[in-house]
Amino acid sequence: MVETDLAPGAAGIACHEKPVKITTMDAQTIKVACSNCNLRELCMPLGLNAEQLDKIDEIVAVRRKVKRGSTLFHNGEKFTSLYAIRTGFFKTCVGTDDGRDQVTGFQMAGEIIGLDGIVHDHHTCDAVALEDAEVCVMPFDRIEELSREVNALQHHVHKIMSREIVREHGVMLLLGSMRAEERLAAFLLNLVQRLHARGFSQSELVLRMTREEIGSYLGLKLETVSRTFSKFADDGIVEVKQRHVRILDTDALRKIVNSPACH
Amino acid sequence: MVETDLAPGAAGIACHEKPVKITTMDAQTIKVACSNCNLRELCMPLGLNAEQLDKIDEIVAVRRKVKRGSTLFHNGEKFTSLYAIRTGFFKTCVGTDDGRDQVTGFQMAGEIIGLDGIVHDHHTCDAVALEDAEVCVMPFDRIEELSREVNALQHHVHKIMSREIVREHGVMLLLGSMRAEERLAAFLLNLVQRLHARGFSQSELVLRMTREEIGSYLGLKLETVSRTFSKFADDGIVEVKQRHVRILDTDALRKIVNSPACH
DNA sequence: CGACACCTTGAAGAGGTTCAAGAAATGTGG
DNA sequence: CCACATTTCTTGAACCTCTTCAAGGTGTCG
Repeated sequence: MVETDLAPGAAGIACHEKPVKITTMDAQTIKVACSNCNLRELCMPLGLNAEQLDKIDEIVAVRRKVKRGSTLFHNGEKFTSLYAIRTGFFKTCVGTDDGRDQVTGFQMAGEIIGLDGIVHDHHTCDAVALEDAEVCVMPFDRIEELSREVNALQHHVHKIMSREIVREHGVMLLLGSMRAEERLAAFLLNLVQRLHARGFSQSELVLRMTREEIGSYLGLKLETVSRTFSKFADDGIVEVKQRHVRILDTDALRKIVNSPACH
Repeated sequence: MVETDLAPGAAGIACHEKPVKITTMDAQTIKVACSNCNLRELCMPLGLNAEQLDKIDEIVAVRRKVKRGSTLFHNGEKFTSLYAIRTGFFKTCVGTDDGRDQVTGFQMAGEIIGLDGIVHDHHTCDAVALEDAEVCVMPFDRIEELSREVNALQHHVHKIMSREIVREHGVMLLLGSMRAEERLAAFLLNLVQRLHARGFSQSELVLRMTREEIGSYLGLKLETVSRTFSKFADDGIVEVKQRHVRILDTDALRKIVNSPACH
């Protein structure tokens, strides 16, 4: 609902396997090679020949580890690269002058972050790791260079950006017209759906973010998020134990999202 | 605040002058040529040489007129082209199964619509003309083809998409964390700012949309929009006569947007 | 000029927020 | 490994903003 399905070969661009340790480099950044990454199907265009794959291999400059709680990039920082998430979980958020901030998305393995930086050559949001993470660093000038040669890559980049635009349309719909229960139901359905596409359970998940972060994303206060979780639990729709959530009745969640605003 | 400044040469791609009438074609679609369009500075990459300009000239297949109230494209329709608005005013909106819909943006001359269609090769929203309009039709495969040859065009396309992503971040912030007065103030400031960049007044504007459409965009009911306009008028911040709005105190509007949630 | 769409305003009501307190989990340092 | 500090989560009660429902006014177009 909120975010589109993860079509195969759709989420990212390139993710690299076979790490090659280079002792003289910063321990945070490790040079890598890529073409047999286990996330490849998640994040590369399909149907490439060997030569094209080799070229795309060259996109990823390095991998970088990001500790839980620290930022991959932050508002105002010079834009140089897009990042493909290999492992871990991120949030992105924008802030106002007066201290408010708004979580604009949660990103997981195989997804791409950093697109916001292209327009002004500087990032306009923060990307914060919600758990220890590792990303593939893809210098954007390399991406542009290569996508002039490999048509499939060019189109893939366009699709990634378009997908993000469509995802945000969904969030606007959620924020603009749904009530608390609908928002949380849509949020949960979206999360399990994306996790399921990565081989995790359809019904069980561990939230990587706090109630406050969920609230920020959904335009609600953390107390409302907590209360809504409790209501879902009372209704037998989910089991909630802190950040562990088990969905008992997926259809009930779907009905909540699609209910024609009954009141 | 909500939408970024209109950097010169940033909004669109190509807009064509010198219409060439072709009598055998649909009256709605007119073949055109382009390079001296008066909107060029708004919507083309800068610093191109003559040869490159000629190439970009070839992007625009036709112009198309869209009558007030009719759609340029609609949800589910096959995606083929991006559209540069030459004249007129559009809204884009997404809908749910259960009949709700959400205005995701208002677009004016020099801006590009249709980016949502790239991911799934079909549009996922409606684009409706709020007044008689004319757009330049730019087949997307031509854009991809040419942007492989003209680096500036390639980067320009990326910037347009990134700009849209950043704009939507702003809307999410608005919907997720602002109260009614803040939302309307931000909306008005954004509109005049964009109109001003097109040579219109900084303080006077004619709303092309209804209260209900404003409300949908801002996540408010039309009554709330109306009441908030009245409150601004009472406070001497604006003069409102139906769709004619005169801003008397821009700073007051700015303060409302940036007020640290005082209550 | 009448029909229709759009806008304004009032009053009552609901959903979500705010404030507050306490419980549960997590992390830290001894 | 345990005790303590800190963060996170839950729940209650009062309050407030925005919505809902309703009526009447204004503008526009055939």
